[in-house]
Amino acid sequence: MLPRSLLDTIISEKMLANKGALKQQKILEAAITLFAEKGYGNTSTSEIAKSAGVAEGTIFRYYGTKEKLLFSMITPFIKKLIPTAAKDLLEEVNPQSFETFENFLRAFINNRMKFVIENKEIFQILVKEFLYREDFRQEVMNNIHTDFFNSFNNALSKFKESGEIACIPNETLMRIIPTVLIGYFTTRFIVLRENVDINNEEEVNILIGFIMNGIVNHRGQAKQP
Amino acid sequence: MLPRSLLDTIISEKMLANKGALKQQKILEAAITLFAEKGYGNTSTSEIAKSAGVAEGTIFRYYGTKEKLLFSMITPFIKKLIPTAAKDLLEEVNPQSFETFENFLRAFINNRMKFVIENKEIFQILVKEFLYREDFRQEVMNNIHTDFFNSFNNALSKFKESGEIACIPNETLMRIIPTVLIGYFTTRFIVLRENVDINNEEEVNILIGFIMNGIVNHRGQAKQP
Amino acid sequence: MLPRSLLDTIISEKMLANKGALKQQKILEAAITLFAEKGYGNTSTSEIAKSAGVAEGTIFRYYGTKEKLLFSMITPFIKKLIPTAAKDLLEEVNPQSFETFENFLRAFINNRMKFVIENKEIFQILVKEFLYREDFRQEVMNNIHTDFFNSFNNALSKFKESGEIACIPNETLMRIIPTVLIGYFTTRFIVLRENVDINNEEEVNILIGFIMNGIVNHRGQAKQP
Amino acid sequence: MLPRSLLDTIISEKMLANKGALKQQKILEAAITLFAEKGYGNTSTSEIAKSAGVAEGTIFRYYGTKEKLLFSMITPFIKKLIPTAAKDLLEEVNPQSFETFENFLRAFINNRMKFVIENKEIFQILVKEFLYREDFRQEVMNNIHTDFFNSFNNALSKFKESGEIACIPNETLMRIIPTVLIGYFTTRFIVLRENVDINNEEEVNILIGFIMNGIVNHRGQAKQP
DNA sequence: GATGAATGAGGCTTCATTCAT
DNA sequence: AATGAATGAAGCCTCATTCAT
Repeated sequence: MLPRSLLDTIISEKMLANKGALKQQKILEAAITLFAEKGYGNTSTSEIAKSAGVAEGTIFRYYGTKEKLLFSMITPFIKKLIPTAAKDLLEEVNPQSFETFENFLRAFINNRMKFVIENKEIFQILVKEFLYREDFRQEVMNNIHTDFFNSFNNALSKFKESGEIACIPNETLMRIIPTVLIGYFTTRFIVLRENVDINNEEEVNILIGFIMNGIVNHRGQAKQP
Repeated sequence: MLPRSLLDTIISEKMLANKGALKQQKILEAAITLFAEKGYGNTSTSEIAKSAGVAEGTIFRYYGTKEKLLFSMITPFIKKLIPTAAKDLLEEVNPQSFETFENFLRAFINNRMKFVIENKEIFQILVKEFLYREDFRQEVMNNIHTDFFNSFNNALSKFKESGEIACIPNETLMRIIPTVLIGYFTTRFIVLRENVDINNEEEVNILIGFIMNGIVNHRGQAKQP
Repeated sequence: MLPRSLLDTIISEKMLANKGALKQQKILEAAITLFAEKGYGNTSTSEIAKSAGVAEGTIFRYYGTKEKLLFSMITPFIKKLIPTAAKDLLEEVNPQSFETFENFLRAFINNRMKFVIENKEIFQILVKEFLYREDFRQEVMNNIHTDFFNSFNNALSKFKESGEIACIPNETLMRIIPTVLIGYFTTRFIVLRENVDINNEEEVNILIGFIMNGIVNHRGQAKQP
Repeated sequence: MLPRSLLDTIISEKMLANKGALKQQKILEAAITLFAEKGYGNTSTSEIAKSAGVAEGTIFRYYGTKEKLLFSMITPFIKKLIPTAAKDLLEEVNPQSFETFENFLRAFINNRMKFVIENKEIFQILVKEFLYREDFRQEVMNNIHTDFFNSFNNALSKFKESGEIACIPNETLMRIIPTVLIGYFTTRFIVLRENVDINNEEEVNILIGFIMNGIVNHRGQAKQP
């Protein structure tokens, strides 16, 4: 089955009966595109309306406020991005089912990267606004401190015991690993604006190699001249 | 000599022996605080004026434009942050004078972190606007592609030959290391808004350890039960 | 067909079957009156809004810019004033169809004076801004250098050959005659602010007599005592 | 003796004692140049101050108001332009001393044109502001209705009796002749911005020829083919 | 007398939001 | 349900004028 964009989910959740909710979807699509391209603050509701092919008033009929329109795409995204991750950790990417942390990490990154690529525009919006909005940060934090945290924590402990991971406090790892991942995604998708195809395997391997081994040469000595 | 905040420099450069230009400093301070807190786009000039205790017109007397006010803090910051870094690489933190890349990296990070901590708010502003402004990205890029790039490049090559660093293409390293550093600074100072004192040694060591060795346990096997 | 003020035309062109765009007309009327009275630069958009009984924002909804509002009345006026004149020279006031230059001139003046009187206020605005705005001068020049110029030129040559007009270079005539006409219109409608009805026949005859014969007594000698 | 610009007069009248009044002159000169070039409304007092090499406050010390600065150049100009003309009519250009109206008119035009050329910039300012300012128009009117009017009136009557001038009501002549003259000066010096040297004789002759004889061929018939 | 820093009223413009249709 | 005309608060900026030095 084809990967279904979060967009469909956002819409369909709100309107099972789905009467004339086509406009609502058009608005959301237009808003996502414009917010991602120009930023929330630099996009006017009239632009959104024009781009969506609806009247400006219609936006407010459905979303009440420009800000609520923003939240209507960000909140589901955050919920899917993180707690789904927690779920995935237990279902799709269950660390128990991996023999090495590296494999687990690879599965996890691939899983999440797929989601981010599928919803690249919303990810852009989130990152841009994240720095400005305490409420976004709260939303993210609220969604983290649950199963996800514990799952990840457990995985770390397990692989530390197995000797694969160095004796670095979980707390530190939990800060460094996400930082690297988010920094990586942000650099690629937002700063460098790369056109991402799915042919990332190489890139992901480098990233994972770095997280696992750093940059030190663990194999031997200097090159022989 | 005591570390002097960039703020003093920005101001004092403009007004050697300038009698009453106290207001200019008040404006700059207020603007930095507000921009860092709420973002450039969400801060009005009337707010800045009120917060600085001056008339709104006074802002424009000194800075001409709200945008020039922004640049008056960002441009010196970028110039100090990066090309000084290039200079530092050759003078203060010359890689030739370090026996290991790790030591060089430690010196470099400590040097830059000090500067960022001293100008934490301007760093916040830069990061926030960076995602929105092509001109900022250009400004940063323009200040990078000189000695700094080559210096860093040479350092990497040297330590790869010495066998300390793994055979990862310089290009990749040049992307991953800054990403990790910037991600780290950003997470600490902006997302987590830590109240940083300079007593970071521990934190820096962990960060460097991670960059060098990743998270893998290179010493031995699993903990003995 | 009744003479229709340019105002109606400007408006109606923009809104055939336009339900409620009454406000647009109100704005235009208010702006014309105020610009004519106080000049473009001394009239604020808030004044216009108040005078038109609309919110200030409504002006910008329709005209985008204060300057576009000005052009929305001036440009059609210039186009109607001059190239229509060129057309009139060939159609309504075709010099070929007049036996004397005097008759042609009379027809021409009557035709143009009617138009100016009907749009007295816009004429005032144009004259006032003409001295300040290179773009207005260009606009006028651009509309002149076509058929009109040639038509007028041909008429002059023809009547010079017929012996009616003195051997004054066309170039000189083309400068003096418009100068006199514009000076005359300006003096009457702007400096003296006469309340002009259309009953000008006498005045026009004097003006034409002056242009044709100057002030010299060509008939005979001094009055006999 | 060289013709003395009105500027000197304006200044010297105000400060016979002339202490430090150099600045006042500098201000006036700068203001005249700038007002003529860009218009009163588009010239800021700070520009004037900079161009005059004085502090902005100094302008207000001497002239109290930007508007008073404007009047300080316009009022003397009007007084010199018109009532002096009345005086000149009786002294320098006394119509009694001319045998023909044409000669009188030539002397009058040359006399006034010299004055206007000498004070071209103030003339520009006057014309531009004239259309905007009821007070300017009043000032002009107030200075006309005295000796000047009567002098000119008498001259016209005299030459009408002598048979040189046609039987056109004085009132009409008094309107048409100034209109032509002002229109002519304005067109040359402001609209066309000609660089006027004193070699105008030809031009003045054409103008006078036109005023006297119009454009009709009074000598003979059509050109013989 | 002279300065120029400081002011604040007022100008143009944008845009989220409302509401009659 | 949908529209889009209308609003008016708020933003950035200019500039004549004041006043302490």
